[in-house]
Amino acid sequence: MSEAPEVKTADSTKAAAKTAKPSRTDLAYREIKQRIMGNIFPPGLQVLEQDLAAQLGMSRTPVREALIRLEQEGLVAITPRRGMRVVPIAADDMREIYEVMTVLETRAAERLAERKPSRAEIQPLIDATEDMDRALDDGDLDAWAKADERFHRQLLELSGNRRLTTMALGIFDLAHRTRMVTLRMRPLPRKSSKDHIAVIEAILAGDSAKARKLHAEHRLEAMELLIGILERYKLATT
Amino acid sequence: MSEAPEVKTADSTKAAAKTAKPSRTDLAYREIKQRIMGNIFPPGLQVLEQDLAAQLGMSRTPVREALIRLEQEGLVAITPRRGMRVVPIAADDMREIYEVMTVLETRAAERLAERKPSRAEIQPLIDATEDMDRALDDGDLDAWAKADERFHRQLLELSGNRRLTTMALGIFDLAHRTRMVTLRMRPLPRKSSKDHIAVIEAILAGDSAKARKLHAEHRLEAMELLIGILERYKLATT
DNA sequence: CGTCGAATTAACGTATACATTAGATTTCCC
DNA sequence: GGGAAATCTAATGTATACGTTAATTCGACG
Repeated sequence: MSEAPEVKTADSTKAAAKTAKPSRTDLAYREIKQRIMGNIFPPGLQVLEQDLAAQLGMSRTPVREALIRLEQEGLVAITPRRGMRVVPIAADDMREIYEVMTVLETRAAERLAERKPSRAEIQPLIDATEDMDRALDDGDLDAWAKADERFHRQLLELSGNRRLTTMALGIFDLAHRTRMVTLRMRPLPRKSSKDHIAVIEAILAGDSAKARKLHAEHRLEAMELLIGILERYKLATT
Repeated sequence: MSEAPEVKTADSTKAAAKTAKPSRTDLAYREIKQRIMGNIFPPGLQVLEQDLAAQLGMSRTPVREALIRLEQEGLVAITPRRGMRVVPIAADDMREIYEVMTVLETRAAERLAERKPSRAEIQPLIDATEDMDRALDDGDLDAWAKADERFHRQLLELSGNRRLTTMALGIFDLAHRTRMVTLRMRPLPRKSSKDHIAVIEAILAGDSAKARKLHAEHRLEAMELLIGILERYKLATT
């Protein structure tokens, strides 16, 4: 039930404009996305544009524009007469999503290894991994999830290919809810940090083939675990 | 100069709704995209929302909504006071784009091989490849480009992962203009169809590792050729 | 009692209106 | 004549208005 309290969205677009006053469209985008990812708007929920506008204290226009963005990211579907609908993700969809995520992230790891980065450069990866262990020791699953996410996001950002990073982060967000929901239905993720360490070592060694292989396996395992839970508990719509 | 006369866009979204009357937003989206891909709106061109609306015979509202979609696809940038701008793509950007395209398409080939499809199933790939040869014999480069595109699109669609297909097609569109522009600046693409045949054979044999390797190499070569041209002719903005 | 159809309602798609504000222009001063 | 400030213009961002049309309700009929 309980989910990580704060949700960081990938925020691929200019919605993350620095200090310039954000437009209402941006505000709507961020707010709605946060509600979806934080499960305040659970999968399957339908909300009318007008209600949304009223809730956000603005007119329908910026709400619509935000919804178009969210629709393209795959988080909502706009259905003619019943407003936006938070898209439920079935096991099959999730498999597709994980597959794309895996292929992109794996390429990021490979690419990073090819670059033979300095230890300092990949320190964020090390930190995140250590935080994962610490969180597990503390029995704080939410903190673990956050640290794990941080590792994967950092890996992407270090890849050096912006387009790849943006796309992968977008997909990553789609899997967020499902990861959170299944977090407490799975055995303790002891192995994850070991996997991360192995990937980090391969990267440091500049062994791109190994980094690729290890990361692909890591993601594949995560996927199978997650899909297994979805199917077992028939969490058809997440 | 001359470009393939008809431009098929990936049309990832519901813009391609069957027979239902398309909304003005959809019409605007398609029309603008087509103009960009057909180079009627060349890279760097800026057009005001109002002008666009006037040109398309509709109000600004649907135009804006279409532009939001196009912005997210990476085809245009919306700049505060000067309307939409057709994004020019520098060599570095193109490298990133090709890399993502490669990784996604390669996974598609691998995936298809894993499925060990029947010959009938992959007949479209064979047909497209044969058309490429025929076009080359006829000296019809535009026809060649079309057949080549067909091969790559078909490959994605046969992959069986919709999400992957959609994303890859979206990226594919970004590279369209550049491919067309460089089409006549490069040596005759004799090797392409041979590469395709090799990939097809690996797929038929169910040798996914080989299919992956071959396809990755094929795309990598194409990228290097294309990037080379971009840099040599300083086609900074395409 | 159930089914089909007309009237009603309401949500959207689109157009229009309007305030805001970035750029451009002009004017004024040195 | 040159530069800076004030003014003006115009394009956007957002709100509002409105016609269309799908869903729903109600009623007539079988």
